[in-house]
Amino acid sequence: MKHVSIKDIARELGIAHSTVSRALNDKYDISKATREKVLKKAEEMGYHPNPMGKKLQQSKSYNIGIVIPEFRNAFFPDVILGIQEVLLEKGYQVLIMQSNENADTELQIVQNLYDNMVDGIIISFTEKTKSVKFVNSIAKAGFPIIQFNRVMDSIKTSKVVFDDYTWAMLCTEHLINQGYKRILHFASSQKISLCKLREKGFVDALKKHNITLDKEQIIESGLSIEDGMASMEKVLKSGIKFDAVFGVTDTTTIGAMMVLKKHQINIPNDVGVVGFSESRLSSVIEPSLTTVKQPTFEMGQAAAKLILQEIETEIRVAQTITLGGVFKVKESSVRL
Amino acid sequence: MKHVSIKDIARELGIAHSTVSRALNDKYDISKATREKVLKKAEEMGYHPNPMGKKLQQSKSYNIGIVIPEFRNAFFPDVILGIQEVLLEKGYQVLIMQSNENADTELQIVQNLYDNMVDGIIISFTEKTKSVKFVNSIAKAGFPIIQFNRVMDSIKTSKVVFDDYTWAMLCTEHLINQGYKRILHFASSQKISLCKLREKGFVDALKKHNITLDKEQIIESGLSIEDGMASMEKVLKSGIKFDAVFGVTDTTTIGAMMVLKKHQINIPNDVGVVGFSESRLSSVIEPSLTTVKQPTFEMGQAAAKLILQEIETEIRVAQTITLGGVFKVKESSVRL
DNA sequence: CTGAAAGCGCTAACAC
DNA sequence: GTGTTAGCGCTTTCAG
Repeated sequence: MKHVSIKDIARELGIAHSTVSRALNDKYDISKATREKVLKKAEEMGYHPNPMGKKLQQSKSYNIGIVIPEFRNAFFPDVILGIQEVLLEKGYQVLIMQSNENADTELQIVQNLYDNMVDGIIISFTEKTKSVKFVNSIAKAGFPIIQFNRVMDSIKTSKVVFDDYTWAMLCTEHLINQGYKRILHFASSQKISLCKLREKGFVDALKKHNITLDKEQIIESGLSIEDGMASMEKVLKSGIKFDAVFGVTDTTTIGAMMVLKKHQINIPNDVGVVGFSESRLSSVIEPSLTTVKQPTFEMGQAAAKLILQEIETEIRVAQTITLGGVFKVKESSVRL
Repeated sequence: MKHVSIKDIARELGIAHSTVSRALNDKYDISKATREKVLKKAEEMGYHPNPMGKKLQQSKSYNIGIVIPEFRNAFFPDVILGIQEVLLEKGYQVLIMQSNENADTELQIVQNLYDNMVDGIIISFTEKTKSVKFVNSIAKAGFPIIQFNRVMDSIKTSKVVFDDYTWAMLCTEHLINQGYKRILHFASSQKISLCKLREKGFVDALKKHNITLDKEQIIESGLSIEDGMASMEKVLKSGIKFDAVFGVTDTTTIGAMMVLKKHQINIPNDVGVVGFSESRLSSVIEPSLTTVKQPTFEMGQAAAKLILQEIETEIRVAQTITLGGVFKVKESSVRL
């Protein structure tokens, strides 16, 4: 039941194990004849390389850590699919860790991955992440880190992001064009550039159309359904006037919708709603939610390619790849 | 920028590296004095053990493979959370692979994990998995495999499952008690025992209440929203009479609901609906869906504990752990 | 073109 | 209680 090793093949063939190694790796310094012989024998004996040997020797783990805040929404799983598609192909394995939107857990995970000698880390930060000292220090030391989606401007690494500003503007303008007059924005942490950019897109869209904006129109909410619900309850209680909502993300927005529906406020006639970052919920909820579909899979692929590049070269250029999406007009934002 | 090794500490301290190893691992054959000295020095030098060394030495990867069909629904991610909670604690890392409901991919993944020398595999099978020869052979050879959720009776390993039969019966009886007369069951592959058991629960509940069952009441569907939609369209076209639906899983059921709604059929007044395996969609859809909440996290914990037990001992007993859930009555099954 | 030997970082068996 | 030595499986000089 023992795994057959390179030495077993060598013994069997009466040659040196280094020769076997060369043959298996198809190095130049090998005759066609012996190579064939070795390959055949390896096949015959059911040889499978023991990755641990190679890893130790090269002090490279062929493991990439992925750190995400959650994976209950389809967004991150979809990105991971893209990451894996690229990385598995190249012989890397992927360690998926989730911080559960907890900054301490996140730090712990990153340290743990680093200590376990992953070859690089692909990360999307928590809503609440504050200190990025550790990540910053290893990144500065040249350790391959790629940020995606929820990125930190204060960390200088390559990033893959969505063009949040432009598309948030588009969302807002869509509501304006549909005749909605007073639009609220359900925002989230300004630490995350994605949130900041979507808010800026919202603000600038209003500005562009010469619509005045009161402070109270921007609601500090969060990223979960529950956050959206709580915020909308507060808004209704406070008596703020509005006839449309643009939410920072689908979940927040759906939470808000659920509360509106509970209060018998008609969507889209009384209040128009637009979300961001298409989730499956957006087509199940009624009315279906106008939103922006992000290229999740492509985002993953891009991040994976970036990290491969960093691992395989010494180059650290901190480039940012910005992706666009698809605007999906559904029922929630078009008056009947 | 080199990582400090056990030898570096030894050199620094003028002792043997094996002594350092002993100290670090807190073995008995070590004096308190040297141990402290080593620990202090290690701390000081910023020593972090290189896992690769240990792994090679013990020819153990401390990696566990998890194979799941998909992770776009929250179900599997939740299970994984439970698995990780147990395994990370014990120093194992987890390789999450998804087969995308594709049997070939699944086989490839399992082989790849096996070749990469994971210490064990926790698996939930595809809807379409047919040949399980490979899994069967390694399991028989003593390689640690735990099946969960979608398990195969033909493979003799330990399993963690939900008590599908009992709870499916409960779901069906709930509909009967609500006065629904002709209940359809949207079923899926009989290869997966979970589907078979839910169907059996449905059948036996009717039997128990002396309700006749026509073949046409059991609809061969699938596990996705799209499957549910397609099947319901077919049902409506065929003119089969019914006033209730019990779906094998929430997604299938929600697909069916969406089609019913499209055809202006009122839920729950015209047709009562019950799903299975609570998803977040079930509370977002309108009317909210009566369903069974499964203990996903606990399922993961249980599977992880089982595999640890197999890895750390030579015992292979093929036990089955069966978990219960919570019945969630919502709007879809209670006439107004 | 091939073999011998060293070494990656660690643990463990065996001396002393 | 500590040091010496060997070896896990592999790649990579360095000779020849």
